[in-house]
Parts: sequence; structure tokens; C-alpha cells
Amino acid sequence: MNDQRREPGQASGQASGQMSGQISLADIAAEAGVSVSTVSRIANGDLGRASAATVAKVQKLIAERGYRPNPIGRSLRGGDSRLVAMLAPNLDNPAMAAIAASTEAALRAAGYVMILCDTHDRPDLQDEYLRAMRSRFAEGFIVVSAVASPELEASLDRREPIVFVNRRNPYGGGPFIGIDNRQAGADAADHLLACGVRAPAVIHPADLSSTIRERVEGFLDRLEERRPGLTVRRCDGPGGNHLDCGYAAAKRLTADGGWPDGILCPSDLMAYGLFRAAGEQGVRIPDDCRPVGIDDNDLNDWIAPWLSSVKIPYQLFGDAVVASLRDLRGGNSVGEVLLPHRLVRRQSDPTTVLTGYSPASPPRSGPAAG
Amino acid sequence: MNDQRREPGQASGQASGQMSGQISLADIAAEAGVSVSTVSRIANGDLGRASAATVAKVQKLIAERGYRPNPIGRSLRGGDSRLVAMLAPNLDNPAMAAIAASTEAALRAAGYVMILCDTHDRPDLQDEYLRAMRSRFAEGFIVVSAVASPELEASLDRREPIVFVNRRNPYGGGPFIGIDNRQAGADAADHLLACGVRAPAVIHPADLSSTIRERVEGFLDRLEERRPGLTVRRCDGPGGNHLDCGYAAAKRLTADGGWPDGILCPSDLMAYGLFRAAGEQGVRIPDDCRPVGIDDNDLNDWIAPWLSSVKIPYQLFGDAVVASLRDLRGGNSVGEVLLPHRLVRRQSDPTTVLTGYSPASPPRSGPAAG
DNA sequence: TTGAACATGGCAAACGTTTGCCTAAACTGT
DNA sequence: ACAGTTTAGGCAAACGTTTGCCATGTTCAA
Repeated sequence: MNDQRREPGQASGQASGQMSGQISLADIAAEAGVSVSTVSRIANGDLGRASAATVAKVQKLIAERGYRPNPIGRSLRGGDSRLVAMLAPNLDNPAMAAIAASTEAALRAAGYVMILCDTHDRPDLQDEYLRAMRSRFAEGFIVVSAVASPELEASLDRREPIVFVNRRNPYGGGPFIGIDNRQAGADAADHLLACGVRAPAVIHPADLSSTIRERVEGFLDRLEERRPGLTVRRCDGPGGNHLDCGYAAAKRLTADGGWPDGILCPSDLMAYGLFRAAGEQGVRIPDDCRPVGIDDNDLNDWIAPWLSSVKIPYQLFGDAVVASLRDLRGGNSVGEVLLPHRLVRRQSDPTTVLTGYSPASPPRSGPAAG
Repeated sequence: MNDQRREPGQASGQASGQMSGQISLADIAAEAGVSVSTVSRIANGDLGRASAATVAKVQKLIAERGYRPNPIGRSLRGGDSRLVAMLAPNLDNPAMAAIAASTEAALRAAGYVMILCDTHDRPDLQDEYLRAMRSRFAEGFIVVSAVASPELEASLDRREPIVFVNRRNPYGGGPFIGIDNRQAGADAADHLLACGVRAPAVIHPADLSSTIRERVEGFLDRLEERRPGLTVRRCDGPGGNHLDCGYAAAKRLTADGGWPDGILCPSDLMAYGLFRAAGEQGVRIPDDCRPVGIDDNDLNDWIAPWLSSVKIPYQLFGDAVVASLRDLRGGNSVGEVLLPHRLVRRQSDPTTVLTGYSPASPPRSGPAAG
């Protein structure tokens, strides 16, 4: 009997690289006087391979010592790493944060750990993280607002499980979680028309992602459908940050021709940018110019009562992503999942910016008047 | 000579658990006709242990095949994992997102990968992640707004490298990155007094974290110092979400005694909650009640021109965190790092909510009038 | 000539798992 | 009693890496 049991970890002086104190299969096995295999099997629920007495003894030790299988060893062995990587552009964007939070919760419920990487919308960083996560045996990738990049293409070639969120696969195909962006644009158009807007406009980033393009097209098409021949002013701003972009685009748009009486901002952040530009020029929002956003950030209910916006149900994204990922890994080819959106009307009384609130409603659910 | 080289990965049909296609040391070794050890040493820059010819051959292969050492193998071996875990409560909070983004960038620059975990401010989830990350050989932990929990205490006992951000170690000691919260509270008090506020108040969560307590105390102490005997109304709201908390606390505060003419909201989110409560009651912000927040979320410059706030330089947190972590792992005992804050004045002209902007300034830097 | 020193590089253990296969012993049926 | 089956559990390989130690072969000085 091997009695010289290894001290598990034993803190080796300095705080060492590998966190000390982890109990391993070998520790349990030595103490129980059985082999690692036996402990491994019991720990994994294969109870039929050992006597009742052994099972009981090992289970007791596992519980007492608080043994938990080491995911690194497991990964290395080639099994599951229970690790999923999410690549998102700028965490600063509240919409991204909402997606990340929702997905994190769904993955955790499914027994996965999510590792969140901020790609800053840069193809090179997206590649860097794709590589880094692959070599950490990530079992799947969730790419929010993907950009085209060599490594992404390579990953697709290798049939790695990748779910695209918010923006379609730039190389086409693959599972996608999002909303019907054309319809959202159309809904925004309907809203502006219903509010009596006569001369609508639209601003958007100069480099159109599939998402934004669909929203703008849906908006324009619906306007053309309902008001044939109506000219809709349109202006773009620099790429990158949607706040800056909205600000710049609004200034460019209004530099010649003044302010429209209604405008589509294909993301809430662009609407925030426009709001600031309006403020600087003494233009009252929404009295003088009625914006409609897309996203409907949670903060709108609290501090942007002037903004009607198409609510994207980001809190539902998590479950959809996890389901897609599971299907994908199960070999099923999954297509798009389009989740339901709805326009949230605020600014019901144009005479003051503060009346969008509905005092009777509870704070978070915020139906926000009609 | 072992000529039957293993096909690296070879896609085994389905998208398999371990991402296929990774080149291993063994692949390079086989192709170069040398042993794994030799390749490992060369890959790690130990050039003196092989002939110039071998070194050249192996380096060429490494470059050609795009070999990158597998972090899992490395971790398992006991070396460095280059993995750092950040535990943050609710990613939804823009302040947390800012901290996460900044830290992520700093860690990446230092060659680390950050894994971001959303603890939802729950001790049990904090523990869960602490365990999960430890067994993934995280080399360090960054705990934002830590809460007391058994596993945290155990980690501290084991001298694991933990940096506390935003909220101090609930068990005392340890490196801390934050601001001088008492001073921030005092600055807020000075601001309100300078604005001519006569009857200031303060709202805060019922369960006071060290951070919030210091801010409130700094505020109250400064008021007492400059206006001895002045009674400052004070009210708390339910814990959890600061938006809801600010909303509820504002309603409770004003239910008896009406609205104060100035109020400290010890976080921006609480100010947002108060803003909504004010809106519902027809109270004009900041005309009737002047709030001052702490955080100064980036969005304030865009959509909350009514809110003056103490700016916490979250973009500087990343570097400070990484430096602390490095010191900690180097064996140095590091103390607190208090980064400079400053009050950002908005709402300069109380007659309209939209004049806080300074048209001359570039959008992002936003000095926002004085 | 004979060590010693050096150059070059391989062997094997170790990290923690999982799992196919093997070996005993015990039990079953005839 | 004996073949066959079941029960209980160990062996060892494999995943990818790092590194202490050993084994050659060469060079060099005394």
C-alpha cells in the first residue's frame, strides 16, 4: 500500500503559478486505496463498475475532500472543456453588455463557462482571440457582430461550431441569432408616419453592416410603399463608435437643409449622438425632431424618455444562442433564429420631455405609456 | 526514423470536441526528425541547446506550420496559463463594462487573456466562479465589487493573487484599485453648496458597501464641516439594482417632506432612478432638484446633460490592476491605488436641460461646460 | 593518451483526466 | 467439476507541454 501520500499542493511558499490546494483523482485514489481509474469512474457516475462498498467509500471521500474534476486535465484528454468563447466588439455598448449578460446566464445554466473577449471590432483581434480560444479547446464560438477575417474563414472551413449574433456571417451561411431587421426598419417607418412626420430622414454609419443595411432598407422601402415618391434625406457618419457617428451624421445631415421632423437612428447609440447634436443647436427633441431608435436599451426607460425605439429582446438571445450551439455540436445544421421585436413608444406628449413615463407601472417592466 | 507521421487532427468527420487542426510539438518534431524536447526548447527561445542547422530547420517549420504552443498543455504542466479571471457583478452596469473593457485591454497588452465572469452580485456565484477559475489555473483574480463568501476567504488564506476593484476586500487587506471615495463625497458636497443648495439630501442602498458608505460619509462630514448643524435628509432603497434602488429611495425620501433642492446619488445609476421618479412626479431636474452622481458614465455626456457627476477614471483602472497583479505575483505586497477623480459639472444653465453641452468641444472628451 | 569540457540532443517523468482492455476472482448452470 | 459469465478493479495510453538528467560525439589541453 502506497502510504506516502502526496501533499496536495502545499502552498510552496510564494503564491505559485498553479493554484495550490486542488484535490486530484490521485489524492482520492491514494486515500481510498484504489486506483485512479476507479475513482474517475465513480466520480463520473459509472457506479456499476465497483462494489457498493468501494463506491460508498470513494463517494464519501470525494464529498469530504471536495474533489472537483480538473477541467484542464479533462480538456487535454480530449473530452469536453465546457468552455465557450464569446467574441464581442466593444463591451462599452450597452447592447453588447446585454447580450453578454444574457448569454452568460444561459450558458452557465447549461453547465458551460463563458469566456468573453473584446475584439474592439478589429479583424486582427478577432483572429487573435479565435486562435487563442481554439487552442484553449473552446467547444464553441459566439461571434457578436462578426467582421470578415482570415481566421474566421478558416474556422468556418474547419466546421467549427460558430454562432453569429446580431450580424450575419460575413461569409454567408451559419446559424444566426437576431431580429428581422427589415421589419424593424419598417416598424420604425410606420411609427414616424403615425406620429405625423412629413419629412423623415435617416442617418447611418458609412460602412454598412448587414444589420444596419437591412434596417435602413426596411425603413426606406416601407416609406416608399406608403408614401410613393417621398424623398427621404439620408446621411452617413464615420464608422466606429455609434455615438460619435450619430453625432457627426446628424450635424452633416442638418448642415444643409436643416432638421427633419423625424429620423431613423438604426441604433440607440446613434440616437444619443443625434440628441447631443440637437442639444448643441437648440433643437428640441422630440418636439422639433422625433427620433426613433433600434435596440431599446434598458436605460431608455430611465433617462431617455424622448426616445421611442424598437426593442430587441436581448434577454432572450442567451437561450437561443445556447440552443443553436447545442444543435450545431449535435450535428444538426441550424439556420436563423429571428426573435420578436416590438416598438416601444415614449414621448407620448410632445410638450415636455418628461412625460413619457407611466407612473402606474413598475419601474423595470416599463411599458412607458402609449 | 519514425515516418508514419500523425495527421494533425484531420477533422474526424463531425466538428469534434477538441478543435481539430492544431499543430503540436510532436507534429513539428516528427517532420523535423528531432525530438519533442528539442522543438520545445527552440520554440521557447532556448537556442543554445541545438546546432544552428537544427535551430534553423525547426524555426522554419514552426513558422511554416504556424505552430503555437497549446496553453492547456502548458497549464497542465504547471507553468503559466496566461489566464486571469475577472469577477464582476452585473455586466449591465456601464461602470462595470468600462472597468472590464479597460482591464481587458491592459491584460491583453501584457500578454494575458481575461476571462470575464458575471457574478450577479451573488456570493454563491462568486464562489462558483472562484472555484471554476482556480481549477482552470487562472494565474490571478480581479474581483470587482467583491462580496464576502467562503471561497473568497479560502482563496485569501491560500494567498492567491487577488486584486480588489471598486470595493475593498470584505475581509480586509489586499490590493485595492479605486478612488478616494470620502473625498469624492466631499467634492459632491462642495459642488452642491457652490450651486446654492440649502437643503441637501442623500439616497443610498439599504445595505451599504464600503464604497458607498465612504462616499456618503465624506458627503455628510463635509456638509457638517461647512454648515454645522444642517440637517441632511437621508433615505435608503432596496439593495440590488441601483436603478430600482434610486427610484425607490427617491420616492420614499420625497413621500414625506417633498423634494430637496440638491441630492447626492452615490452612483450614476441611482441618479437615473431618481430622474425617473422626478419625471413621474413632474419635478424638474435639475431646476427643482439638483442631483450629483458618482461614476460619471460616458453616456452622461450624451444623454444626461442634467447630471453633474464625479468622474471615476475607469479607463485608467486596467493598467493599475495589471500592475498590482504583477507586483502581487512577484511577491511584493501592494496596497491601495487611489486614482484621481474630478467632478464634471453639467447643467450650467438651470433653465433648460439641454444647455449642459459645450458646442465647441469635441464629442468624446466632453468638458461639458462649467 | 587521457581525461575534461563542451556541444547536441534524446529519454522520461510529470501535470489530471478518461477509457479500452486486461486480469483475476466469484458465481452460474449443467 | 468445468466452462461460461459476471463482478470488481487495475494497467496503461493518450492529450501537449516542460525540464532534469543522461548519452553520445567532438574538441581541447596537459
